Amino acid sequence: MSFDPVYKLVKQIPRGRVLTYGALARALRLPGGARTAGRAMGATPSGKGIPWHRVLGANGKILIREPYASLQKKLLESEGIPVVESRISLRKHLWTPPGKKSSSAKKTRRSSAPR
DNA sequence: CATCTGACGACCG
DNA sequence: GCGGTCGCCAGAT
Repeated sequence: MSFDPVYKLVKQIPRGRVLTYGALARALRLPGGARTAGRAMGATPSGKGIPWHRVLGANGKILIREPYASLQKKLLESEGIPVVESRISLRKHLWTPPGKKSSSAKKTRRSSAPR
């Protein structure tokens, strides 16, 4: 799969921290954006030690369906991340990936971006 | 070849 | 805060 950089980044997520599909897609410049990120996660090979459960939706919400949702929630709480109503405090646990190329990064931030 | 769907995100009312 | 719509890519039907 050509999602190696995705897995690599996910593996680098420190314990107690999470990342969103959008952030992941942007950090890696994935064509298609968040969708591709989600696709990559879906293709994530299990048993590779990839903390896929640390990847959530844009609002820190668990988008996947059962039974993975329950599993993810369980794993997150296991790492010290409190999950409330299938969501977590992005504000406190959102992790910023390293090497985030800021080429032509404008401050035209969207209003929905977590501050 | 046309359409729908999917581990998504952002905007609009 | 919530629901609906559009955009984006790839694979499935």
